[in-house]
Amino acid sequence: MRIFLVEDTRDVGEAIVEHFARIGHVVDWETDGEAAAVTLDDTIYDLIILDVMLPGQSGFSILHRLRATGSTAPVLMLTARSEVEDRVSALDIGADDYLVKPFDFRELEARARALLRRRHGEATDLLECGDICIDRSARAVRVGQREVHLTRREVTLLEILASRPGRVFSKEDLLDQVFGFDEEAPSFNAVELYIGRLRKKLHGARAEIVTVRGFGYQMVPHGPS
Amino acid sequence: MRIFLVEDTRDVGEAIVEHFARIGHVVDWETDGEAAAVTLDDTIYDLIILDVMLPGQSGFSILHRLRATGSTAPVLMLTARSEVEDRVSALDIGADDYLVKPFDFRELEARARALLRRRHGEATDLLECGDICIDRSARAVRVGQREVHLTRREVTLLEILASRPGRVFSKEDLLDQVFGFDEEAPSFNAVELYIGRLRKKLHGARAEIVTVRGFGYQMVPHGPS
DNA sequence: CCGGGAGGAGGCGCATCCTCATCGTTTCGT
DNA sequence: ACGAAACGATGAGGATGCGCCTCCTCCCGG
Repeated sequence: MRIFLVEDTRDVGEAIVEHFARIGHVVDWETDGEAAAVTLDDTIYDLIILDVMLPGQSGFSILHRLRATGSTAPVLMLTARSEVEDRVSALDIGADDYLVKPFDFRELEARARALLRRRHGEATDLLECGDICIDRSARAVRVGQREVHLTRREVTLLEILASRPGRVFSKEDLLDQVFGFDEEAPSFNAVELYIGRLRKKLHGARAEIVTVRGFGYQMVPHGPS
Repeated sequence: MRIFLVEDTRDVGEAIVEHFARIGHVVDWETDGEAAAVTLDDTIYDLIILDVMLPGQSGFSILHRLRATGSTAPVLMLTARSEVEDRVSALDIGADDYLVKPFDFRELEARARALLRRRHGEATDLLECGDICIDRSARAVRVGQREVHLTRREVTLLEILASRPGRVFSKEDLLDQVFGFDEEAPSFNAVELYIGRLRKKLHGARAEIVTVRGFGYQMVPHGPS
């Protein structure tokens, strides 16, 4: 992991660098606030450890600038002052944690671990078939770049078909999945109706709903032509 | 946001519940360690605040069990002991932060905010969508330069919607997040009502709440027009 | 005692759903 | 090869569920 340390006290800085190096991290160390801000403009780190009192620019100011540019990198502040107001404002500007000097090294290490561990990306659940793209969480469907408005049943049906392209679903399967079993299900004709609407709305896409006469329907993606 | 509090001291518990309720969060409060562990087995929270000293089961033990089941929910430990060893081991078991009693309420609130924020991958307390700007710590909302007065529930609802623009939230989702599960929740009608009020108050903003019939609501930012 | 927030009741209007009826198409039997 | 029957596509229109809005009540804090 890449760690960026901004700390003007020599002893403390050296100790931290050495400590993290020993457990396998890469630490870039900067002593000047101004220079640190510049480095942060174009380098991405997994963790930033920031002293508040600095020559050039305060830690608060660096943090502020960092967040203003949209960075979400975890930041751990080091502060000598222990007043509640300072600590609160550090957290509110966007620090993820802070530590009051003097601190125990084991504690710094533990907190750093907690922050590094916490990095996790968010999985998007997109379902794609040909150039049809279904965003399940937004209940939105796109064909290429074009947004297509689908109703609830339409999306549900498309979702089922697109989840297993090539697989043939009987009308009964589809009815069962779109409506519950218990419910008084509508006629097969309803399925045909929705298939029709979907075909119309998805016209021109690089995938289509193919009728398998006597069996049901299937999604078939294909190249442009 | 949904918060789970495990704390056996009556005064402290009541104070925390009330405090967070005032700023629009839902707090479920449990005094017994054993019971808390059971609740956590099948309920998901945005934040868990955990006292170390508890009847039934210690906070450490609850945390351990929680992490063993794969939960990544943010956990804030409350401890009377301030020895470094304890604090370090709390963090290593998987706590995200801790606070030593007695603590300042503003600090608890700030730390809780930081954890809740981080859970959603955001770095700042400012939440923006189109030209709507929500200051979570101040519970204030601006549209462009104009200050808009929103009630507690309104802010909470807007916060949820704006935190994931484009994502569709069902009325049930929204009810669950604004109120707890166990509480006697109001009807879906309430959600529609608040949506209506929000729309009125946010009129003219470069983002709007769109109805996705049959599914729920979503925030959609858009350019001026 | 008053003002504002919360939320229930119920009516209105429309998008969505589904049935019915009709028309086109494929697949057979002869 | 021809016609009939089964199957699927499509269009029209009625029913209704869903969402929105307008009162109105209750409750809490000042």
